Amino acid sequence: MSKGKKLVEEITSMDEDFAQWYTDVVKKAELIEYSSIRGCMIIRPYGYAIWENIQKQMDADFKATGVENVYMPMFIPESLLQKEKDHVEGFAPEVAWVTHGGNEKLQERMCVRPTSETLFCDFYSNIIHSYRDLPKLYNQWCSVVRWEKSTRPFLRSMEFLWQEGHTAHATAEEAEERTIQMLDVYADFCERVLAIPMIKGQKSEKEKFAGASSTYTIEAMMHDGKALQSGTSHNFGDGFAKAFDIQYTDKNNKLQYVHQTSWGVSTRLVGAIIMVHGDNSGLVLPPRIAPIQAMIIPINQKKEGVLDKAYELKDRLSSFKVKVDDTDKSPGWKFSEQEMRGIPIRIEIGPRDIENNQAVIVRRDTREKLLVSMDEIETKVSEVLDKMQADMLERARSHRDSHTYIAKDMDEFEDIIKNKTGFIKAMWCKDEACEMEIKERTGATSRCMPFEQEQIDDKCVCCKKPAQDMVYWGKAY
RNA sequence: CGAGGUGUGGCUCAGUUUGGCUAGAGCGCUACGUUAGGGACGUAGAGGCCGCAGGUUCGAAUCCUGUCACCUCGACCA
Repeated sequence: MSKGKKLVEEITSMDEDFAQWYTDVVKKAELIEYSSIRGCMIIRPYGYAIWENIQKQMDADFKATGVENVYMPMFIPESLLQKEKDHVEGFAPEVAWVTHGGNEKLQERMCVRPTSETLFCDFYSNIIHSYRDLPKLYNQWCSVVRWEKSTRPFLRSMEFLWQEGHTAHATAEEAEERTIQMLDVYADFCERVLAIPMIKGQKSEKEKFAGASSTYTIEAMMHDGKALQSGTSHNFGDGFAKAFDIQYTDKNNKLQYVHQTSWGVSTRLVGAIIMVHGDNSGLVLPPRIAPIQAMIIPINQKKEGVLDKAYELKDRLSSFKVKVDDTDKSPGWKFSEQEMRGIPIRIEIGPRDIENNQAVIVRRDTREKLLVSMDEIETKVSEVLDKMQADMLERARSHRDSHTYIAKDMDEFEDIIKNKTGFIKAMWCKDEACEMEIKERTGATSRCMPFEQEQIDDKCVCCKKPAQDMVYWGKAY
């Protein structure tokens, strides 16, 4: 009986302390280890495998839209960073500077890239001459550095892994189309693969990216009701092109500026997976992203033939990512371990099963047990994984929807913030003063103006002047 | 970066208020044996310059100063 208790002691309950629960899961599932470098984490094999799966599948999505991968330098000379005014102002406070090469002081200091717009622009200004050179659809997978004040594994670290796509187009229309297209790629990926429903929308002027003419975002709700900006796509218009002089000759032999976009997602997505799907026993991974989809756990494995059966089963399931836990831990230990690491299903196989030509399949998310005949185990595993993937998305969606509220005035708004957790839908006049006031009074920020607008009211929730957009508000990570 | 909190074997902590024997416990780890359908048990063992650097003192895990890391809440961001 003390066994169940022990499990509870391992991970802090998420209802008791969500932040501590998150830290426990991240450590106990062996996703990361803290490093001796301030604000930087060591991504362990299991955590990195999740990122690799994201990379592999998302990279294919990018390439399907014509994107090619490149690699840019990790240093940016100060003069280059300075070229676009808003951009420097946004990033200067959080860049790391390299001032020396060996013992020699550098003529010009260089920062470690916090993002690579300036490098891509410099590059594009050299290689784009004609309308025939357009569009350029480049992406890079790399790490960037931002001198963050406070850090959390996957959610905010000083160095993080991401991808940044940078495109250049002949027209404003094309650039806008690409900006939205990539946002769709992200949202679709997150729903299909990560089982996380996203709200697509536009950021307010205040929240948009430094140097962008417009920023679009995908926002997800975590289990504690807080919002996580999970990916962004920016339309730069021709602002960077003018700052970096990226011009081409069009069909009429006229010089034109290009229109650019950039878009990125990061290892923060791993944090989203943890905080959307995890439970008090640990991580729960959607089957399509799990490095191990099924763990076969032999029962009484010392008994003649049991391990052989387990290995045999593994071979039969070779079309899935399957492992056998043949360590000499007790079965109970292995169950807990499999749950902690969020492995979607486990398959128990013991003497009793072997005798009856069956195995026990247990789903991680619902803990539902299924007695399955060996004759149909491949199809059953496949079915359970598909069902689990679909159910996880639906569960996340209904959690989000049931934690989304409507406010028509500030009393309602403040009441919701005080008594509930989640998103608030409210109308906005688009005046930054109201945005600031709401933040001041409630701590909630504008998450986005969703593409799917609803006419909740015709007056701004804050100032009562005519409303322009419905906005999702919430407390954010 | 502002306010608060915590740093003692791998983990969770006791000991710090009131300085004083060889720094403890549980879990984990290693070996052997017995076990096995929800974190098994026995026996034997290994493992700690008490976050780090200074200082006070005959004597510091304990007092003082500084510093670093982590956690919570703000400000900032993917």
